[in-house]
Amino acid sequence: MSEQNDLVKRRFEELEEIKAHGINPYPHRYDVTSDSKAIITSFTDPQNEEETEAQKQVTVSVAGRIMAIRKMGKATFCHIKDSTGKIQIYLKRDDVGEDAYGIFKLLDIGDIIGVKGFVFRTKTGEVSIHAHSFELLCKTLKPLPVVKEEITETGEKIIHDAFADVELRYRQRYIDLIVNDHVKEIFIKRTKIIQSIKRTLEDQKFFEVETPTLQSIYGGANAKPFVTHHNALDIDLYLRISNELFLKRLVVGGFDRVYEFVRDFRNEGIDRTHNPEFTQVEWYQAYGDYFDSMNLFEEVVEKACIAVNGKPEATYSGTVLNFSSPWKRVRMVDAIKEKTGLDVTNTDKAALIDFMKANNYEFDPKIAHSKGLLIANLFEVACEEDLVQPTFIYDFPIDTTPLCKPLREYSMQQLEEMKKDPEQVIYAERFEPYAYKWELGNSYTELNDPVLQRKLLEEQVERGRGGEEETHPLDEDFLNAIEVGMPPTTGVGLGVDRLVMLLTDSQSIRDVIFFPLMRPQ
RNA sequence: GGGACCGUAGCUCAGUGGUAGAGCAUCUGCCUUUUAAGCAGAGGGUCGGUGGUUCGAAACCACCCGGUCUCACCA
Repeated sequence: MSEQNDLVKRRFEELEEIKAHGINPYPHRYDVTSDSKAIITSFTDPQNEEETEAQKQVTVSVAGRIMAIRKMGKATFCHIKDSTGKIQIYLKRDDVGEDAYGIFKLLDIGDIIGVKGFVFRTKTGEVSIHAHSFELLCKTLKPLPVVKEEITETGEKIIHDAFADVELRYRQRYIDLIVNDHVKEIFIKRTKIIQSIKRTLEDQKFFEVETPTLQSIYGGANAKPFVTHHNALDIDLYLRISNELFLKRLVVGGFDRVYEFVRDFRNEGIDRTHNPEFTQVEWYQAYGDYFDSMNLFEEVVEKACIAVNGKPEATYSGTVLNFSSPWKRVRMVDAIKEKTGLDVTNTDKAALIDFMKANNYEFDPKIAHSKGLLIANLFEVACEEDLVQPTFIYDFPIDTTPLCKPLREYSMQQLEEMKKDPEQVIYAERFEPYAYKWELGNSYTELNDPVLQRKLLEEQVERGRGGEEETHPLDEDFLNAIEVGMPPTTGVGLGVDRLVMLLTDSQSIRDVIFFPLMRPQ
């Protein structure tokens, strides 16, 4: 049960005292007629006695949480906070009555009250409410961290004793939100970003859908899943690592433009940019290719940035990122050539490995069988760190994904010959958008050739049996859908949490997720 | 999983071997336009946990718990 320190004990005593006065400390409702922001922005100073008197006749009713109390004998100032901001309340014994004033003395920082009164400006210049009456709406039992704000003569706001313990902030986010204004701002921006993305997609006639979180076969990405169990069916199920294969089924079913915001779950490490559950938006557009997706991706992000920052620029860790379209577009092999000087298109695999070893570009020996994977690896270790301004990297080796179409420039015969030669790298119409060195998403001209699709997925399963981790089991029903026929299609996945981080200058993914995963205490 | 660092009052933090401190918050008194309100006084701690070293541990050592950063992992 709750620990009984002196502060809590005292509040229980106050609670009993309030009840003893016949007051319900937890009433059912309260009529709110205004809010702190509206009151402060709409206030105009009276020009004469008449106007002053007239203002006193107008009663407002507000409600909020007490954030500061300054008792001065028979009068008290306090600040209450509502969802729009803070406003000062001026409360005199002679106005509210001796009994009520006595009750007010039993209130604490954190308690929620309703106040009725008129608006005025104090001697020191703050627009405030002169209370006729107040009503206790919730007596609180736990003390709130005391955070004090000082406004300097230059108008700067200094926060004293900020509630800063990161662990406590994440574990008790409700307290974080109450006392740290900037935290609430970030989450308001998060929602605005999501709304903006939806608006951009809806304007382009994309249709919002919902697909399963619980899946009997996981796929669409390369990641370790969370496993759970369904009792009635007595089967193991997986929490989705991606919704890609289901959205494609819907395109097969005739939904030409679909999108879904989903929580994906990946059973992997936790760090500054990874949480086990995270949010992605994926959209699929029939009859388009990956260039269409680049265009739309730029538009989606630029508009989201404007929605929260008022301009297509965001400052992250002191670096100004310009999301104005068009973004830079660079082929992966060109990015490698520019950075390392190596033209991988006329380098054989052995020479590539030598080059990487000679230049200390690390790679996992398990990928050494594939020239394509080596190239993708070289790109990651050599080039990613330079991708600060928004950039599309495109044309990935096909070995990096089984779900993407090869480049259109290959003839069918050429492709057949290339497949036989391990020195030949087939490139696929895949791109990844980068900003501040992070992958912001992933996109393909989707593979809709059922024969090649089956072959690539079967190869992946084979590699899985060969010990390569994190490949997924063969999804026969998905292959069936592709055999039923999917129109030419392009699809995009966008990492919402990382985008929110970039647009709100947040240093950890935990700062943009209300309740990040923490080890239970 | 490796490495570095952190855990002291409700909150923010000082305290490096001699028995626990400050500011805010809380409580009492004064104060009817204050705003980090002020003035005077008071209470509040198993110093993350367990073991060890020592005459003596918040401090030193070991292990454990929780966290932060970082590396590894991560399409």
